[in-house]
Amino acid sequence: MDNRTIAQLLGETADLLEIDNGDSFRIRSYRRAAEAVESCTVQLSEIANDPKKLQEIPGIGKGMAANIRDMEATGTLPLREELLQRYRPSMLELMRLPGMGPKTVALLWTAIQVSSVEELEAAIIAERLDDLPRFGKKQIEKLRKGIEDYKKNSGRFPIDDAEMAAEKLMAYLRAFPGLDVIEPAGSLRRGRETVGDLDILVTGPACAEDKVDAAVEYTAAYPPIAALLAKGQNKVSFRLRSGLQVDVRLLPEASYGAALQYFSGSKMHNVTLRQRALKRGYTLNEYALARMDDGAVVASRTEDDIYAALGMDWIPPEMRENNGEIEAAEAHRLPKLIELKDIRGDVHMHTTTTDGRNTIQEMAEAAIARGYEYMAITDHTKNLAMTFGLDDEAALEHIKRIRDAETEMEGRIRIFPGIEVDILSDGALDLSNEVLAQMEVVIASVHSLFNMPEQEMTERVLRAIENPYVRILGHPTGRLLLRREGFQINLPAVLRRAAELGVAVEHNAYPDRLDLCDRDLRLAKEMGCRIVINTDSHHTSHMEKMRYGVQQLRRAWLQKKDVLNTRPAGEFLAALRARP
DNA sequence: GCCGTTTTCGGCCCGACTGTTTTCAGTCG
Repeated sequence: MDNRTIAQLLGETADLLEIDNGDSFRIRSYRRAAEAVESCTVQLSEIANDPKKLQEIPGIGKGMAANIRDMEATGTLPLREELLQRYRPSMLELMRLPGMGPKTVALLWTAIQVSSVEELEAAIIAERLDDLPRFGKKQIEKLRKGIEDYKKNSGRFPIDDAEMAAEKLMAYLRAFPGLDVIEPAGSLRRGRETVGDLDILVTGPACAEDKVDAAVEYTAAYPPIAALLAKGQNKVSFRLRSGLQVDVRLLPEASYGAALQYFSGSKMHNVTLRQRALKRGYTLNEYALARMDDGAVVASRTEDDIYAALGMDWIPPEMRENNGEIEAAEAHRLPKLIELKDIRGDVHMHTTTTDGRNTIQEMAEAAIARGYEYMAITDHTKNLAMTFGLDDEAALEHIKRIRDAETEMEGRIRIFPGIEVDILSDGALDLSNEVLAQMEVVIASVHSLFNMPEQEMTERVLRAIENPYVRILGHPTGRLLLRREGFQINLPAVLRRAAELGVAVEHNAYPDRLDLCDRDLRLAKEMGCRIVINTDSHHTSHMEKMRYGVQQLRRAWLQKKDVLNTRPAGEFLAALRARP
């Protein structure tokens, strides 16, 4: 059983306990355990029978260790099964509706035996809700709309979509006089690869208590709003036509730092931080860090002030997941995370020779504009026929074009000849070793492998990286291909072998999909893999997206030294060639 | 159910918004 499934079962048990009106602290424990498991890089299935190891994970105690063992052994959890005798699995889905929490789900079940979204919809139409306590006209209408929305869209949005929506909204807000600081908080600021909803923080003179109403009205009048969800003194919530939910908070200037800290999250980071505050005799909220006894404000202007008052270094938003960053910040031992400016080259690019949209020269100019010292042109091979991929002969001609282009650049940038070679369905590569030997950067990619059982897929990839000319494993999770059914790979096994062979794994910051999530990257680092970050650019504008990929590296606590293409050109090539 | 310079018991984060319950419970982040 994989960690994700274990986390899901624990989370569902927490939901069921809530419906059952269980002990709130016990519920919290289950949630905390679910989150701990979700972000854990160790495969729990491997240590399920080692309670001592399990209990080393924060949030996992004696009881949870036993639960995890049971889940591995039986595929489920005794407590969950017991609760499902009394309740229905469909209630978990019902809880996903906006405004629908455990109390309401329990009420619907005991009063009128409604346990699913479908049944609720039918009950609304049949007007069976009207006599229930707390169900007025507005509440019922809200549920009806909630069901409609739920059917249309559920799930999270890729970070670049969310950011585009955020930028449009922020431009609108900037036009209102007196809104000086407008910034995204929440998971967008933390750089999660997907964003559930958008948190926009606004402050300035127009947010003063006696003036804020006008700014609130202006925000609520944002034209793309599809549905206004809430409008209060300092918060406007709405849903955009795309389905993305947005919360705009208008807050007093004096508490800007406290608000930014508070709304950046993550939730678990904040909970732990507030516990730390309490121990020191402080209370922390979105307005200030204040003394418990007399309420005197200790810090509120900047995030720096707040962390410092709690005896910590400022923590980069990407790290705020309650994964040990608080302890590290207290010990003044936070790692210095990699930054965008550390990246010296992008070594995965396509050109008009295959399916790119720009020439080698245009890509080179764009790379120079980004401050890169080197790049590699890595067009496709013939197996990808629709991309006009290269065969042996064409690949050799392309090398010459790349060399010529480098000469044309007159030393302004190094351009390495490379190739993104396809792994064929039997695990062989579709270019001869004689030609591969002439390439500086050989990326073996999984384009053609899909609709294959996990075991087989994994074997093909393992065979491909045994080829001594392969330097980089491209698209290691095949996420670009997830739209196709059935791309499943045993990532730990592949990463382990890549580390042994000295084959680097590539993290692509591709415009609409990031190849490796933070957890994958942590796993790669722990296994000793060498990591390269690229953009797989088919167009000069794609290179702009590198920062999303860097954010994932930061979320995985990676430093400059952990990523190969932070090194100067010569060192980078030497490192790529080196085999352990 | 977890956790411990409050360590094996007794705690466990905080406030805003909504709807409808004239004083607050439920939900959300």
